[in-house]
Amino acid sequence: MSANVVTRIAPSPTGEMHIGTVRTALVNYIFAKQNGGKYIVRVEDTDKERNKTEWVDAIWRDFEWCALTPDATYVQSEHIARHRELLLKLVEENKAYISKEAKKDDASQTVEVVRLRNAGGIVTFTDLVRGEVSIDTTELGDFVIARSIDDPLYHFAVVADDGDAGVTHVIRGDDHISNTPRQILILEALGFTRPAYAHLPLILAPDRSKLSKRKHGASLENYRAQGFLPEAILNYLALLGWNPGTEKEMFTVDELVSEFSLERVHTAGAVFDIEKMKWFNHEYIKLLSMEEYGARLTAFIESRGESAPSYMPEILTELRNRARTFSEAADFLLDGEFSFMEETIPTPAAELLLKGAKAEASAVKEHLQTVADMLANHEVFTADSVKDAIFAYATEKGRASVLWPMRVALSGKEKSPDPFTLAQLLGKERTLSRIAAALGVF
RNA sequence: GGCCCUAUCGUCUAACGGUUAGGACGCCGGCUUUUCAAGCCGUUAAUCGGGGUUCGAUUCCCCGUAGGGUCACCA
Repeated sequence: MSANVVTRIAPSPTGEMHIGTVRTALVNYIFAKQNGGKYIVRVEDTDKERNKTEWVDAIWRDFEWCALTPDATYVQSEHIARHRELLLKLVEENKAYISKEAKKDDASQTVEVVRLRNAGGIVTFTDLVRGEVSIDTTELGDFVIARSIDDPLYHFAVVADDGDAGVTHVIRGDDHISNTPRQILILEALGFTRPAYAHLPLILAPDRSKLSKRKHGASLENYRAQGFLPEAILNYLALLGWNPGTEKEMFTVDELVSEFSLERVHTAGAVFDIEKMKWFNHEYIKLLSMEEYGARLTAFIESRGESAPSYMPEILTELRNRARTFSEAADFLLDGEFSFMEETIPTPAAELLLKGAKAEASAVKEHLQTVADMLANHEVFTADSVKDAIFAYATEKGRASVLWPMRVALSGKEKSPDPFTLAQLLGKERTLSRIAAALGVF
């Protein structure tokens, strides 16, 4: 493959970034890197009505967040003079013409739109993922390419900018496949070299319709807010419509650069499954060091305008095991799942202490007393050492009848980590005082 | 509706025309420190239908069916 490959992703700044845009960007990025080429981010802001500068900023921020760093960036509206020049050239060459007609949404006004002369006929192009595609352009007629000589429409701007930027590979979503012939028509009129095309299968909602930001919350921002790691998102996205042909599923972007191939990309759409993305996220979270995990979780919680409880560092391992996303972790923390870490807890009711113990109150009381006695002489409070101290006794008396009340006494809760972990987390003093308090309810 | 595209477990997917149709997520079940989670182990589960071609079709062809995309003075 030639070394002058140029790819691009061209989002429009009309709202949060669609997850499908991220996938397309990823593939463009990978393809450029594979060929030692250049990957461009171009903001398509020709629709003055819908664009907002805040969304332009969001585009830069989003790509930075997921480390899809462009080799070049620009904003399409900066090219307006060039677009005008090219439009004029087409008109001069009689390949396009200015047409005075009634405004489409307001028949009382007339406008001068620019239409491309289209002879019609079949346009055939080779798609890197689906092979040869032929589409009849006859019924397109002389389609509009600009609202006015100063106001180009999407199709024209795309072709002009791709041509000027030397884009060699147009990799985009399947929904553009029927746009391709008309862009080829414009491109030929302009005399640009035709790029290679690759149309990626769409990402679908569970009902197999096009995944939508509004209906399905399918924006990158939304997944970030749910506490997904960019590595996990990218890895999951790469596997939608592509697989390596092996059973490998975990891929860094660098690994994708060496293993991804457009030839293995599917033609059928793929349903987006957030459960599987959560699984990926958990895998990536488990790869983080505890320091890194703690730092990122703290940042996440603060980004929500809340603050992490002081005991968070002590329960990081538990949190990391339990929560697949930062959002889940934050919920555990903030909803009191780990409230047993507070300095004091309400003494659990006798009913709860007995609930899972499958034993009489008198027996439970005796077991708690014995555990307290054993632990009173125990110095090293790690989960393992506490287990060693108690386990033989628990096994002898019935684990449920010893371990359940112990766990409830320490946590005050029906659900919690196991009693040995609790003892370690709480330390000797609090462990003993909580057992003593529980003993008091009988 | 026209044009285009697609069709393997619920989902993502594997399978030179010959496999007990494989894996992953989820579900369900079991195990562990008889709670919850995590972890480990295991089970369930699929070639849309009908015709061809072939000794043999998930795989090739045709027709249905179903789904999707697109038909802007949006991008």
